[in-house]
Amino acid sequence: MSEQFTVYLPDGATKTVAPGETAYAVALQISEGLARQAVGAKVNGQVVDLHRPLADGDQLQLLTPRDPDSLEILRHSTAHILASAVKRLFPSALISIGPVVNDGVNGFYYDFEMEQPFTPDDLVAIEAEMKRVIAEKSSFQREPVSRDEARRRFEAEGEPYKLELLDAAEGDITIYTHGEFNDLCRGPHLPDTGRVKCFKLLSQAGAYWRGDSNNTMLQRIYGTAFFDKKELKKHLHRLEEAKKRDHRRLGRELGLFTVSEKGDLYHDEVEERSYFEEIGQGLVLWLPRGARVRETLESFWRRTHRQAGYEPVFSPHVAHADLWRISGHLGFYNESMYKPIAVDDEEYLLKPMNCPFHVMIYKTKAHSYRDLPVRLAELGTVYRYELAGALHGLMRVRGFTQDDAHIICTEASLEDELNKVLRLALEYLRAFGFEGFDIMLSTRPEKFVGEPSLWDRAEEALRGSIQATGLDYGVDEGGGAFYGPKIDIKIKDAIGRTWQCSTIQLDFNLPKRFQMNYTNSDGEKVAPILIHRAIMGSLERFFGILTEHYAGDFPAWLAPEQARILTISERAEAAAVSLLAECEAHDLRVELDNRNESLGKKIREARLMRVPYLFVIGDREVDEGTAAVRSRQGEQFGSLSHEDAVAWLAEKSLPPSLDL
RNA sequence: GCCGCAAUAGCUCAGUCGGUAGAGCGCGUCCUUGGUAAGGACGAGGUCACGGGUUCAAAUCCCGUUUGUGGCUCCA
Repeated sequence: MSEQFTVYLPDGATKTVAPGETAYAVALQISEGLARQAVGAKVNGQVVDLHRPLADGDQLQLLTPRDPDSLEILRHSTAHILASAVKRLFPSALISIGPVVNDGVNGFYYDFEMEQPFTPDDLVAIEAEMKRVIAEKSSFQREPVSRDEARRRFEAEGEPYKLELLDAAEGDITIYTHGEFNDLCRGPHLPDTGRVKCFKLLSQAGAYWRGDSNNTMLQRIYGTAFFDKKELKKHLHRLEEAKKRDHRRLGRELGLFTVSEKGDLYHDEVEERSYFEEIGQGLVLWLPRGARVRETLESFWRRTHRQAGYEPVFSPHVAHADLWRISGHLGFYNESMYKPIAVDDEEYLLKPMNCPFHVMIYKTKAHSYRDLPVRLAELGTVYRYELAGALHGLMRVRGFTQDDAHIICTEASLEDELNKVLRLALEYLRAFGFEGFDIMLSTRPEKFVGEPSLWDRAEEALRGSIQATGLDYGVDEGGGAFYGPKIDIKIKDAIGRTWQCSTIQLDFNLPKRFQMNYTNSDGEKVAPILIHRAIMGSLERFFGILTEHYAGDFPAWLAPEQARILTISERAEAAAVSLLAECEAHDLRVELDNRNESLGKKIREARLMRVPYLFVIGDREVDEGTAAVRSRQGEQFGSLSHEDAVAWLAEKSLPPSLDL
């Protein structure tokens, strides 16, 4: 009674296997090479081990290193190998959890409870031990067990974290074993440890058990793994590249900004304390060259927003505590606000957001449905008490400027407004060369304010506006804020990292709290809909992202210095000075290097400062009344008369125009 | 805020076993007047983050503080 199973391959082919046979057997049937290569299988859409028995009628896809799912299997298995190596070298280490991560790191980590944190030397030793585990080629054994059995085993091994995970685990319990190492794990894994060819441990850091700061601090090791040595190399190179692009480094080298520079001043013996010459954590100083970029960004922003029908406004940095009481910030945002400032007998607070001010601007007069929508825009500097450990260059600061705007509209015009906002946001971002977008729609959470029917209509309007762009999007069900649904846009930079910048949020709460209204066509006063939106998010952060995106090579329209005039000898000075004056008269950001240095040195320095264009003037050019034009990359544009050079640079420096 | 790591000249960094500091770049002066990524010489510049302790002696060892940094957390 040897009955046979039929399984279906992705190309529609069928294979016949005996009961109990595995995906591996099917791979062998197809070719030995495939069997050698296969790392796992997808059965009826679910990723499983290569050695999982098949059932009749299964849809089978063999996973080779080329499949994206394979990488996850590889990395997860490498995490297990890491854990087993750590247990060998540090028997007292307690294992906890070791998942694959795709966010930024592109690898995996494993958390351990350790008596001592790992040192860099430990990482080297662990890597060496991992190589031994790999050389052993132990097979990964999957073992379905009962909860009691699993409990008994991890109790015997003295692994409290595993017991805790067991309690939290849903569904069937499986244990994966390779060599002497057992781990509670859903799998799947590689056939054996020998399949891991190239991996690297990257870093070590503390991390709380289950991400809760009330729990024990565990020691986390990050690593990554690839099937192909070249891929690993490329990845490490990318990490290096990212380091080279680090905006903190470029910010210093290019003289763009500085964050909370500290200098020691003196120690006061009487007061018994030291005074530090510093601004304060997370506060940014824009240096002249960075400020020029910011100015350009700001005027670009103003121009596009006027064009898009926004009214620029300004609001103060502080406001009476009552305003924040009415807005509700004192209740739900208190932890992120700077402590109050005493003014007479009253309390004032530094603004963490601009919304209450824009609401107050709206409320300075009565509105009719005829004059909606009102679009108020402001580059508003806000202050938020971010945790000290979270601060990072310009990416996470405590004082930053939002490109904030609030649109107050009727429900009838909501969809139209959302379409416009989204279109503006995408056009604006594309102007900087951002092409990839991750769009996420977040819907009603469990705790919310407002009418469910309004939420539904609003979510539909948001969805409709995304669909109008033709771009893909994800939905974070229940991920909206309590006051309204939202759209977030993440941009992909030049090396593929994603950054969340733009957000479009509906607010059903503030209009109610501030009793905002307008008169509708029936003469009734009704509440408008409030849309919060930001495109760059924070100017500081956006500037940091741009710096890394361009790797410091700002396009000419943004560059702090669009061209530099280089003299070859003193004889060129007069001509250079006159060209400089002509450039400045045309509002071009141009500087003159007439130092007593060689041309080679001047070019080198101009390139290091990433000046897009160089105008070289020597005897020849003086005679001709020209300048020799080249780019920072070395492209030659020939000799242009001063007039032509200015016009040429002006054209190269034109800001992008948006199709709104 | 929590855990690890770090702090030496404006910048990047060296400094062995504890014996009061070095390099390159930058900066200043002078020479050189040059042709597309570094011309040469000389010089100035540091309470080794801050405070305390151990020691005959501390940049170095210990403790605390500050700041930075890698994570965690948070991110209306």
